Amino acid sequence: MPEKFLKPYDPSATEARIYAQWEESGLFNPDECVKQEVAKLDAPTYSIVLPPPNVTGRLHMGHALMLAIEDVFIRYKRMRGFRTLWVPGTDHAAIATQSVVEKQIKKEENKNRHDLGREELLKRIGKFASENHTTIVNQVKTMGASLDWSREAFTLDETRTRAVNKVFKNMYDAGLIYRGHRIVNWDPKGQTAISDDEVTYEERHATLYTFRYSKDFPISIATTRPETKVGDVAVAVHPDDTRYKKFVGKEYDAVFCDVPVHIKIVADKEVDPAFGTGAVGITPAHSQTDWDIADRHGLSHEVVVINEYARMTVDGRLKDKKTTEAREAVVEWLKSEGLLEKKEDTVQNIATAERTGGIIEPMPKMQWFVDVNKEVPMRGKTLKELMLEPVRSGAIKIIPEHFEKTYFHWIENLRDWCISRQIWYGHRVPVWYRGEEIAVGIEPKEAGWIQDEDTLDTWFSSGLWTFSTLGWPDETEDFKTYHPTDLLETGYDILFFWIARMILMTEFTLNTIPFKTVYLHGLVRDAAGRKMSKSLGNNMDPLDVTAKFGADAARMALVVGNTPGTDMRISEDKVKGYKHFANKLWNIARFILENTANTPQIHVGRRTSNMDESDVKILSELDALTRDITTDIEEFRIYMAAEKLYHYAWHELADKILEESKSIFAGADEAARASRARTLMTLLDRTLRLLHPFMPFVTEEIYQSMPTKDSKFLMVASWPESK
RNA sequence: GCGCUCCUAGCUCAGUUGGUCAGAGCGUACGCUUCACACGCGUAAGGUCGCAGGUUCGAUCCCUGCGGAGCGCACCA
Repeated sequence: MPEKFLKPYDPSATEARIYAQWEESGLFNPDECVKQEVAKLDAPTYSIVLPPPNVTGRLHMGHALMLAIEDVFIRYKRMRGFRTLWVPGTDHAAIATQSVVEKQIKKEENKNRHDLGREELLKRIGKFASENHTTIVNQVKTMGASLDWSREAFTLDETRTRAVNKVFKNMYDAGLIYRGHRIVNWDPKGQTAISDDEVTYEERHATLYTFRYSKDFPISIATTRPETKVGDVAVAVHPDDTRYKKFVGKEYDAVFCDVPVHIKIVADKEVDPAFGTGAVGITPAHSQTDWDIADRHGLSHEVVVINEYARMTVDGRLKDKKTTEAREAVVEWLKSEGLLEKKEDTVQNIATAERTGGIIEPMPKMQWFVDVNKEVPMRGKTLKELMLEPVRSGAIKIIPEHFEKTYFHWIENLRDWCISRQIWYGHRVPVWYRGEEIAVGIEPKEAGWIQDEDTLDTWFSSGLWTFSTLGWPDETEDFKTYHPTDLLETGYDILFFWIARMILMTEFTLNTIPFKTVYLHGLVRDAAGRKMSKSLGNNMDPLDVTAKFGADAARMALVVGNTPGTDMRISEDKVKGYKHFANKLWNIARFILENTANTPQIHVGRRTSNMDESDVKILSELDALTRDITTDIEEFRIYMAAEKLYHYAWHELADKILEESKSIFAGADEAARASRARTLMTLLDRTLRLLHPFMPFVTEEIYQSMPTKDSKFLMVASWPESK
């Protein structure tokens, strides 16, 4: 028996060494598997693209969970002989990354992006991104993830940029991308427009003020934002509201807080007669709802009263004031004029930018949009419908299934997607202008063309990820072989951001699905059930956890009992438990190797007629377990497969079978001894194979000392077939 | 407002198409220097499966209502 078994299992001494051996073997690459004849040239394929971690920082436990789950499926399929490809990559994460670097520069040098200029800022961000990339890759490797590093991609690299420009052009030519002056979610802090999905709502207390524009104005209105009323063009009431019916259609002039306003009374069914006074002041330029109402009644959108820095643009006492200051000033003015009628506390949802925390200021801007309601040429369907269809038909299966309803619900409420951003880090909008001329997709060779200043929403490039990583737009072998991918595994929190966009982009571009199954994992929370965050200081660094307990332990702790779509809690205690389990396996191996060392000619798994009755039973139970585990993995119940294996190894194999073997080995019955020795060797060999996808390191390390070893690495050994 | 999920042992959670499913891990208590392992071994305590109805021969699992927790869209101006 090898000497290493005389000491307790030491993951830190083992894992890095084994990963290096795997990497060196080249067997993470399916082409190499074929070359080395561990996979057949015509074997079926299995592919996953890694959801690219953002280069904003280091990995967190959520990433560790993602890596653990995906590696389970990848290793399982690889052992089953599939040509298995797992493509690594990272995401430039435009806004997220730029805002982190900008904050850092502001803090350290007290400079903003304009002080540095576009070129210098991009240089700084590039450096930051590349440093994080190095850290991330190391963290990923530490987790044991068997990714094919020879195919690594970056959302902002040359190939991916070509894909972005090509898709942009195709969508533009199809009339699905348009440039329009529309109301957008403007983030004054990040100085950019953002999409509806990047807005998060926070509940805050506010004051609802009831007042009139002037003494002669016939109707009182209520609002939490009096300062916007200088931009009003109408008052809307419900068509059936008898209180106001007689005013509908009339127009009034007033001077509101030094600003002349012209107000028309309109009737609109969107107005809730029960709220406030039942009359709404309409500010088309600074509210999406008001913009829509204005559209319906032919009112102007042009009265803009707030600028990009959330300051007032009107003349008079409000000029240049921040909106919050202007609010107070308006209230003061209302009081002094005797126009304020009521002041009450209310709770409202305030829109904030998820990346910068800035309070969203809706305002009209010229931006690029993807039209989700326009028919796609040659398809006879809108992008919305193309997103719905594959999920509805079952071509794409979402696990857990109930997220399909959430997905449908989101699509129903979907508006056009604002894809241009006024930040510098990211894919520059591939549009060039020369006077009235416009060129899309490729930069014209002649002089005088100027490229659009804006960049694209980071999710535009992520949406192409399943095929851009495989070399598209080139007709590569990889693309032909591995697309559509088999599994997309990610957190449910980016179902809309990412999964929906991938379906949209792939359906439009390739007329096919990006993946067959979506496996959604939940959030990883701390032991108290709180979200892990920097501000709470309850972050767990996967590197610390693996250093302390080993990657195998971390993986098991993350996988066992973690049902898809459900948040989980993790604590060091849980991880510690699986470190003990790795050691338990080590000792099981030691016992078996020790007790079978002198048994000649072990034919693993081969049943002979002189096999002991008890061994026949044990082996048939092992077959049942093998079937069970295989089915569980095939049906995506890896949380259960992992738990069953843990239970089997510890409480069946160790507690019962090994214990009862002691007396057999101490006995005089030589046939029984030989029979049991063969059986134990079979059990160990089989257990290692079944556990390998979950705990790759310790199983590989033991396998390397197994007399039953029939492959260079357990990683490419065959998955046990049950009889 | 529309929609989704959850409420099972002290804690965290399983329970895969209704019938040995009342479970696991951790924790707790007591006892073990047993020659694979103290990163261990053995034994034990314990829950009317949120509440109330219904369907069924039979429900933790299906239906309805109620209560509590969380989440996603939309949004009240």
